[in-house]
Order: sequence, then structure tokens, then C-alpha cells
Amino acid sequence: MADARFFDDVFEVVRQIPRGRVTSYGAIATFLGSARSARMVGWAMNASFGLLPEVPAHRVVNRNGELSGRLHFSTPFLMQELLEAEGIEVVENAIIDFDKHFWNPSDLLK
DNA sequence: TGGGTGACCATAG
DNA sequence: ACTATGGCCACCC
Repeated sequence: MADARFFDDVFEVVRQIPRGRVTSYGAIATFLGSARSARMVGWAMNASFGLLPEVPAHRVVNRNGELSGRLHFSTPFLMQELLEAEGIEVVENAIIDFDKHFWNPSDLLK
């Protein structure tokens, strides 16, 4: 526990995101206890880049349902393709029915 | 040791 | 409705 770093915690949560579901940076930050440090989550994802599919970073978007991190993938369309492959409809870099696909990390405790 | 950075979020103009 | 700005704080050099 003492050795656990913020990045590791973020990866742990992202890894638990069910297939076909998505969540937001802010939701993860809130779940970790720091709603104000949502930027840290995004930064953690930067380190997770390349760990796919071990860490499904494509299932993490901003609170607007937009694929803000698409430019960080190997290709700008990879993120969208991965989401569509899971049945998530994406138009103009935004997730359709984001609230329906939204997955809250607190569901882990359910 | 200190300062810059960022795949965000919320508020104000 | 859109743009600008501040806060946030773990990590890296």
C-alpha cells in the first residue's frame, strides 16, 4: 500500500472498466479521493499509453464524453475504432449516449 | 530543492 | 452560445 503510487491506482481502476463501458477522468479522480486532481488521472493515462489492452485507456474520456486523448494513441482514429469495436457509437470524436455507457468506479464495490 | 507540466473541471465574463 | 482563466497536485528534470 505504501508503495502504491497514484499512477498504479489509476491503472488498477481503468483495468476494471467492463468491456463496452466508459468512464471519465473526473470520475476516477473522485473515486481515488481527489476530485480536484482530475488532471493527474489524464497524466497517469499518458504513462499507461502503450499498455493496451492491459490498461484500456480508450475507455476513459473527459466528462463531456469526448475522446480528448485520441491524439495520444498511435493513430488519431485508433481510440474511436477500439470503442466502436466494443459497440460504442462514436461521432465527431464524441460518444453517443455517453450517460448510458458511463461506468462509475464505485460499481466495483457493488 | 524548486519549478514546470498536463489525455481535466468549474466558474466567470 | 463561446472563450478565458484559475485551481489542482503527482511526476520529472
